[in-house]
Amino acid sequence: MPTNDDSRIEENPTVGGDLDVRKAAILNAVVTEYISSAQPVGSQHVVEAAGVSVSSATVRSDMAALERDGYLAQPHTSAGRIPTDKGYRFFVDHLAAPGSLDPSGRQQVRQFFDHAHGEIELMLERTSGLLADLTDCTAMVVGPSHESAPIRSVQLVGLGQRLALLVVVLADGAVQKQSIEFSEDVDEARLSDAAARLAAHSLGVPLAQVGASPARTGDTATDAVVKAGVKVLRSLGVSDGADQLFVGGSSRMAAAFDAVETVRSVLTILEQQLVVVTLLRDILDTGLTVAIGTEHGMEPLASCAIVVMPVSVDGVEAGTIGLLGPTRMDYPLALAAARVVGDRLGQRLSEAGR
Amino acid sequence: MPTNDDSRIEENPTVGGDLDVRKAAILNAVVTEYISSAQPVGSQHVVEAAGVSVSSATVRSDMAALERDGYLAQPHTSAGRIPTDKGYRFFVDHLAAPGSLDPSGRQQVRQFFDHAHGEIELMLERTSGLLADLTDCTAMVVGPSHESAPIRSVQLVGLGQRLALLVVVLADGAVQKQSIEFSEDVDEARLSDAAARLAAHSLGVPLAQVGASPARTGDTATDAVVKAGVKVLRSLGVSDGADQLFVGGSSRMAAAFDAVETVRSVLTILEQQLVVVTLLRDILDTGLTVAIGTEHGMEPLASCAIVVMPVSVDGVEAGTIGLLGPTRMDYPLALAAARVVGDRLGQRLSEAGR
DNA sequence: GCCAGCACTCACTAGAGTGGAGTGCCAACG
DNA sequence: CGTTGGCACTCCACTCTAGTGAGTGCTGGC
Repeated sequence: MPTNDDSRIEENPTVGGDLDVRKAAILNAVVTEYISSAQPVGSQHVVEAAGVSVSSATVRSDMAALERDGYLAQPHTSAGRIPTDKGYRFFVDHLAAPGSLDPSGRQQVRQFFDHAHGEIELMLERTSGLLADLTDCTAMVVGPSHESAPIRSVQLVGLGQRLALLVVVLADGAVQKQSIEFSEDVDEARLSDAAARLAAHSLGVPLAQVGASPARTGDTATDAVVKAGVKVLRSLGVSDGADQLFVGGSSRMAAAFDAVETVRSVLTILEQQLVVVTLLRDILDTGLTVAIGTEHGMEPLASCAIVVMPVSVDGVEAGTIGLLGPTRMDYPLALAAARVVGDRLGQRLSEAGR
Repeated sequence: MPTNDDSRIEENPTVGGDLDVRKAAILNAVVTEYISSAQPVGSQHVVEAAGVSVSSATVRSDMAALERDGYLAQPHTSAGRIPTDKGYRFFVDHLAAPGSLDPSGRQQVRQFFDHAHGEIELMLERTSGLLADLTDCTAMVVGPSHESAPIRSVQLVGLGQRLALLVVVLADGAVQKQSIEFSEDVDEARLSDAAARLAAHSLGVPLAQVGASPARTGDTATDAVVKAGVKVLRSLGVSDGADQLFVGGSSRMAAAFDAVETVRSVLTILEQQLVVVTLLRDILDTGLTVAIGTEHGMEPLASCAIVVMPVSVDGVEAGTIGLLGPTRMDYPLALAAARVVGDRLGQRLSEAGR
């Protein structure tokens, strides 16, 4: 009796090592159907929709098994099934066809990046709008961290007799600024002298690594200015971390849920920049691309799923794209959009930083 | 028979020239009650709540009159009355006691502005959060326009061989930047030479008034850089207008309405910066402080009211504060909060610009 | 292992009945 | 004449009662 791989696969073929092909197909049908209809899916619908050529009774017994194993759930007896988080998880891991943008979407992306130029923050902001349009989800774009970008220019611009603006340009094109108030008047000459010394002290070094003690000049007043400048530079290096978040299409959350309370709590989360940035980072750190339901430990987002995509510039991870939608979001579309936009954004940023 | 003013007032005293005192008191009671309960108000409640010492039957007949005159409306026969937009309008114009922040709110404002420092955008962003916290409304803060602020500094920082960043500092502390790509390599010396010429050409002049044709240098390559710089400067002057909008507490809109569709449409509006900024400007231009319901012609906001407050810096109007809530928002509180925060913000900005 | 058939469950809807908050009207009163 | 107590009426909100239908689980036969 020949025991080659083929025969063994035919004997008991599985998908993802867990479900036999029919169960997988049924799960697929339920998830797909539920994503598009938002209604519990009954066995009859599965028979009609999927490529399953068995009777509804058989589907029912399989669905019962899928429920036992935690892939499906019933809102109440005698209702259809809806996927559980585990069901969605299996779907994105093993079933979802690698989606792609429709031509009009691709067109939109192309146009967008052809016309993108100028200020980076503005571009990121608009990117979040683009993503929201493409996917009908709320989009989050985290700007590149400037942690490692060396300082290219330091300037002190006098705004008043005791007030100056410290302007720092980093190699990646980011500009940081902070006003400094001095305890006594400082004239232009002293400002530019101090700026030059600040530059000598910090040029070519990332903000976070600016040394605490600059060389003395001998002139007490100038030293004071330089000292204040260094202090501000170092403070910029610390606060810098997680600031740049752009959220687009938050109104889509209102369209996704019909419980106004859910909408409120999700919006509340979205207002907290730090929370969102940390959340996206955490998800990426656990090695996920999609976090479904409670997989991230954030209760108010229990009925949401998040798709994350790192944006890499010249091979280095430099930003993050996130898509937030209900757990019954269109995963293939969201993944495709995030990938395409992420890639193009990375290219764009790399051109700008060259 | 003596006919002095007193007697005439006693004969037919009115409020705002339109309603006799009792009707005004009843309207006041209905509005106040409805604002706090969100339920239609019946005649019995009015008798209990207001300082009206007449029977409910009398109140009823007055309410019927108020309805005839368009101040009140009935969701259906045999329900209590709710204020119409006209009713709210009369309330804010003639009835609302000039509200004030509670001590804890005042404390919050004081603390906030004592600790505010540094980057102006960050401060405005946080101000919107503060306002939202104080009023439970969605807050909009429009940053000062930089139209008239003269240029204090122009700098070109090289980021790559053909890429530079133009950084402009204005007298009010605003920083504008834009990357410029050259068609051929430009070395550092040429960049700083061009920057110096750009500065000579534009320093002390607002962005919008930068001349089109800088003086030639003789060096073609430098001229090209200067020309590109001037072009960018002038483009910054144009696009500059309406960019700086900060929206805080948009989740409060979800708490204010129970129809998810309303929430969605309001959020959609809030996502359009230009629309919001124009809206606030329009309201101010028509001389209003409060726009109720359809008074601004913006349909999706028909069930909202907007409180606007100009922020003036040294007597010049420099920004705008807006509060968005349901028409049954707490007007006295919103007005008080907007006024207090607007004043403090103005002071703060004026210190920074001195 | 698959499937037709059957009994059962349960959300959803419609209709009837009820309680209560609120109104409008009216006749009487100071 | 304005005010008031009384009264009939309205209509929402709630409950209760079927009735309906989509969907299930089970069973016995192929």
